[in-house]
Amino acid sequence: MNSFDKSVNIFKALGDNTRLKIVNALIDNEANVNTLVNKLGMTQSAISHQLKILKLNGIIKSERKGKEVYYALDDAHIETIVKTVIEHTSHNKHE
Amino acid sequence: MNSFDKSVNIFKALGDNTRLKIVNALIDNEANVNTLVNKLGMTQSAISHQLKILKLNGIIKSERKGKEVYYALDDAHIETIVKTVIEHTSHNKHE
DNA sequence: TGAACATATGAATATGTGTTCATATATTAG
DNA sequence: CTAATATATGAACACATATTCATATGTTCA
Repeated sequence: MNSFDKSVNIFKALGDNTRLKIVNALIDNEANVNTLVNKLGMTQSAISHQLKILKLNGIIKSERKGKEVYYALDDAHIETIVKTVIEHTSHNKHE
Repeated sequence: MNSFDKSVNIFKALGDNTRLKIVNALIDNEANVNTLVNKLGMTQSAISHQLKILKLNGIIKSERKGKEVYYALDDAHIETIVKTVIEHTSHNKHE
């Protein structure tokens, strides 16, 4: 997969309410699945499915610690990207 | 709409092959619809529909010049965002 | 005004996708 | 090994969405 197609997939992965919330939550700290379930108030299944998509696209990584699996951003670049966009939308004239 | 929701929409808007190609083409120069149609090799209708989505999300702006309508990036921030992601995917270990 | 050109748009369709439900897998404690 | 806990996953369904087709709107020029 070339760089352009990977970029489309990254944007696509971040372009979902649930997934961007997950990524946003992981900017501050790593977290296990149950923590994310409680923080987002969604079912465990829904969160797991979305975590998988984020991981497949190289946005997050996972590490098992005993019974729990902890997720974290895969790369500091992701934080830059997300923060750039959120900053962009913060002081914006548009709508 | 709050900053977070706007961010989701920006990612969603950029997370499509056709739309990211359009945005990519507009990084270098503004362009009218027909130029984009030829450059992307898609129907005029398809391009127009996607241009509308990009515009609604504040990613591009338009200006009519005679019979033609020229599109350009709405904001330099967009270029930064897209370039950051493309750069991220360029030198990446993932997959 | 009418023809030609450029762009926009609504409806329809096909495909993609997020969530739920049920269940499987993995790990630890007893 | 068994029960309990944590997470993953496949199937199904409902909903979103990208493209096509037909047609409308807008602009210029004769």
